[in-house]
Amino acid sequence: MHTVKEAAQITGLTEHAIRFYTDKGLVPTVRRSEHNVRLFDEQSINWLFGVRCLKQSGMPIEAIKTYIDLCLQGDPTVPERSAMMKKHGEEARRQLEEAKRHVAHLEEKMLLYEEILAGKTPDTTNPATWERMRYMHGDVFYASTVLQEK
Amino acid sequence: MHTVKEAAQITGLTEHAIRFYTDKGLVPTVRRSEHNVRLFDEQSINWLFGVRCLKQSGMPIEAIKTYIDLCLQGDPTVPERSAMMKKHGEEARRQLEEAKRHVAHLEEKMLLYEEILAGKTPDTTNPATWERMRYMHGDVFYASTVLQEK
DNA sequence: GCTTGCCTTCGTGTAACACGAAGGCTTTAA
DNA sequence: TTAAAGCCTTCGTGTTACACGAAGGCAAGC
Repeated sequence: MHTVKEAAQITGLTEHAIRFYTDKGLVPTVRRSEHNVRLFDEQSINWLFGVRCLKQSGMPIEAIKTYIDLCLQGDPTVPERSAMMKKHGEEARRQLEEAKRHVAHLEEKMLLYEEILAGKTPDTTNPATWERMRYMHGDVFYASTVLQEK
Repeated sequence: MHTVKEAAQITGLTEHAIRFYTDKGLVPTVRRSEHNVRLFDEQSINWLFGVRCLKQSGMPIEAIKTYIDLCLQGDPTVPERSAMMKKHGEEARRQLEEAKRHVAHLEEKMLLYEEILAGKTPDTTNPATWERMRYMHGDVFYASTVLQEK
């Protein structure tokens, strides 16, 4: 049995957030001690992980609440729950693809900066490089004397 | 030259967001027509893409503003800018890893639901499966008669 | 008996917009 | 020529998912 503090350490959520979630009914298995202290067993911890996953992958709290309420109703709601997870899974995959693109973009930018710091002048004779710099990393060279005009 | 509406279509941002960004100075190359209409050239569109990338990968607007102001100051700020992108790149990679885990988690959940809908009972004699269900997908089977006790 | 840790409610603040209203200027089409 | 469409502004309110602090209370350990 874990307290809020421990649950926070385990899940990486804040105590505030955990109280917030339990109060909203997102952790149906949480219990209280005789002195009103929230007690999380392993199952509750796992609900927390589930909520964290859904939330961090972009599902609004209200939708998470809806999903959890469906879970509590048992088998008859399986089709609906399945549909929800399928839909949200697609959304999460879209976000993952975006995230990959963002990381790639940032990595290119970092490489350019590293080269400049290393004293290298980017190879502007390579049209591909030139295009990339001009169109994707104009910020790196904005107001720059490293890359002379033309 | 593009209007706000066109810029919105090109970048996938809303007109509201674009006005918000330009007003905050996040698109330094944007100009106004003689009648005060925002005009975006290709470079401005690319600033927008850059801002979008930074924002969507979790950088707060204020930090983006700081970065852009450094860009405007030219070469002397290259080390600082480089450091910022390096740090934020790491953050973005962390988020990417998390996103991967979330997608994997959701995919497992979806598979379980699909199997239930297909009439399959999960193989609880396999301890690994059992553990996964019990500890990672308790929600799927909460209040379920599909998976009998024990 | 004091500190520590948990609880509660209250109230305010935050980010990054969303949305609508009101009012004003232009350009274009009927 | 007048009406509609598209851009602009400022104003004001609403939203989400908490963060943070304060005040007050109960319970356990030293």
